[in-house]
Amino acid sequence: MMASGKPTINDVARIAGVSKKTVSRVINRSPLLHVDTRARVENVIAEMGFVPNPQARALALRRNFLIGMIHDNPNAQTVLNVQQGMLEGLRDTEFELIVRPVKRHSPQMLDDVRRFLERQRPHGVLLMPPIAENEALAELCRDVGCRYVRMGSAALDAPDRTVASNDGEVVGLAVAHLVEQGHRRIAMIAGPDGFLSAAERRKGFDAALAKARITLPSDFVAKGGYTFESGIAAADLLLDLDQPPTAIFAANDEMAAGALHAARRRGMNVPEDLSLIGFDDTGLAAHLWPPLTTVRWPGLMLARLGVRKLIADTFDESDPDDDSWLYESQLIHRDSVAPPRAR
Amino acid sequence: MMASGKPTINDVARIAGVSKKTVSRVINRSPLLHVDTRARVENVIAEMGFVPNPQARALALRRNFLIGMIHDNPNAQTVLNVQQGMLEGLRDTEFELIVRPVKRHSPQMLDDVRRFLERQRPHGVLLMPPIAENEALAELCRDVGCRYVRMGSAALDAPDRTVASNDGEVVGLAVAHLVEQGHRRIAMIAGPDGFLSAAERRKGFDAALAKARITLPSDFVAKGGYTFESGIAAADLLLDLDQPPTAIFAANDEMAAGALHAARRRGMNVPEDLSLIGFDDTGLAAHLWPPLTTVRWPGLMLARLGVRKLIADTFDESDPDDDSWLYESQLIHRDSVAPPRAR
DNA sequence: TTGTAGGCGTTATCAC
DNA sequence: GTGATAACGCCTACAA
Repeated sequence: MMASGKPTINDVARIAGVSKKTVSRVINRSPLLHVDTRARVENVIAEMGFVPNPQARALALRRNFLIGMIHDNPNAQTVLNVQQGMLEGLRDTEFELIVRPVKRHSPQMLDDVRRFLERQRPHGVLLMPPIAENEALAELCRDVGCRYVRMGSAALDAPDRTVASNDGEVVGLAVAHLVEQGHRRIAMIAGPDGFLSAAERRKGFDAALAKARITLPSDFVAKGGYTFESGIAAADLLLDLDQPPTAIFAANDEMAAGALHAARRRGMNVPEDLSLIGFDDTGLAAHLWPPLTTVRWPGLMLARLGVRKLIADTFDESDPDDDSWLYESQLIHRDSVAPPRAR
Repeated sequence: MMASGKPTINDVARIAGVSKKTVSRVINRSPLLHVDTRARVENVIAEMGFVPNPQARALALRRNFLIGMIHDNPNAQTVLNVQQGMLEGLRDTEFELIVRPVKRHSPQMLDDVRRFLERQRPHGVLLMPPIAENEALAELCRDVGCRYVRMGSAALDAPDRTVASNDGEVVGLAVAHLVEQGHRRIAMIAGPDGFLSAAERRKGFDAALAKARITLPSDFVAKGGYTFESGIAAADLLLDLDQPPTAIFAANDEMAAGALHAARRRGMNVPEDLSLIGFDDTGLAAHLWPPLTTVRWPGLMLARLGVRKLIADTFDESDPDDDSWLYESQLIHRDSVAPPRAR
């Protein structure tokens, strides 16, 4: 009767003179349908402005039209960047974004996520780094039958469940840039243990030094925790060395900002007294003084690709990008790198 | 039979030896229920690990267990801050957070939101500034029968639909701080027209100067667009004056960062040559050099309070904070303010 | 205080 | 190809 409220599938069926099921078939693009019937029903749908009720579909299908974002990333800019990419990928679809932060170290983390997945039954979830590296979490998703895609700094899973960047290679480019500028004493502020991104960036760093035939004492790599404060501490360590570095590569921008802070605090100028390269390019980098040369992590593009994979089965034609999973990070040149001061 | 899958309300009813409706009453905390019955049913629920299916409830109640965040705020840090506050307010409830960015200037913005609200039927939405100031949007929410709370820099609506900060007053404190340090030539980089936050901060600035009996030429207020770049431009304008200011208050941190950038570019040191105060304290401020003295906007607290208001009716006891709607911004002292250089 | 019948709007089953 | 009929799991009448 639709006297009040939106038209339902029943209204459409009645007016089009067909059964509910036929309307349902039109909505769901069933292939076995007479073209005329389809056209007629589609007309009625358009005329009435009928929109299927997501709640009813969710109940019947036992699956919601929601895409979840599961993350434990401490960097706000990174998180929002990914979120924006997801929203772009979801634009003009029937899907909505639902955000679910988790506590990486909580013993109930897996239980929390399981409850979330079983209750909300999202259509799929995107796992952000670093929690994406958690095998148990991926297994849980498979277990409850929830689609997932993992984001990482290298492939973590099957291609249709992976989107990744090539961190190692690009760090190589960054180091090569420093070498070209004449730096030999190049230090690194590494990320924390147990993070794939940290390991990949470290590997790229080591490989690049080896390629440039540079051998440095082991204390030229200081470990940080991906935080501003840990960047200060690590940089202090490095700059206190008898033979301090002339350039520092930090495994993320927060730590690079910390290094900048540490340098200024002891009266050093960047890039005159110390060159600096960060990683992420999450907004902070461009707003520091001097603007930070850094590697741009393609989180937005990765996220967009990731959600497209998650909802690929709802499209008629498969996306040409379906089997690709890699986006290149790239070196962004700003003003924190210069040749080392002649001594 | 629940052989597979989770137990349903039917299973609980059968095992507890009551009707579905009685179980439903227990779930929904109906007051007219025998204590014994309730206890018995609650035991069975606990034993079976029964959790009501949100999709079914959504269909029956015509309302989802989702809290929406509607925003068009350009500042990533601010957005994430609010998001975190919302998640804290939602923690351990049955509600989930759903994110909905909108395009402020798009002519279809209202249609987009209407479609979103009518389709997803969220339990309620939090409107972030600046879109929260849009009267048509609030009216739309009322129209489709969706709860909402507006965040602002001053009260925008009825108390149960408002959470706000006292920007004006705190800006007064910030200016007073500069005056105490001996500054007389105090400029402002104001926010863009049409933003309540910009207007409030500007009012606070003017009032504070008046109170200190300081009269300044009108070009001591430069208008910015809340962006880093606009901060640079505005600061350049101010610093090019014949009698440039010795201190600048910027209506947000992004513009303050831009001002810092502009100052450094012309070889000025902060705070020695120029004192600087920002507004927001969204992470950027503490990581700049020098760490920025700024006003902390209590977005996280406001958001937390906001969602509690949205879901207040699902609790037994009303929150004691129910009728409060104000959180105080506060001045955070860091290192970007010093007495003016003697001339 | 509790139970029965029916509905929320969609999809699945299985005939025709 | 198409259409009755029964789920999906919960809630709101209304009755008892």
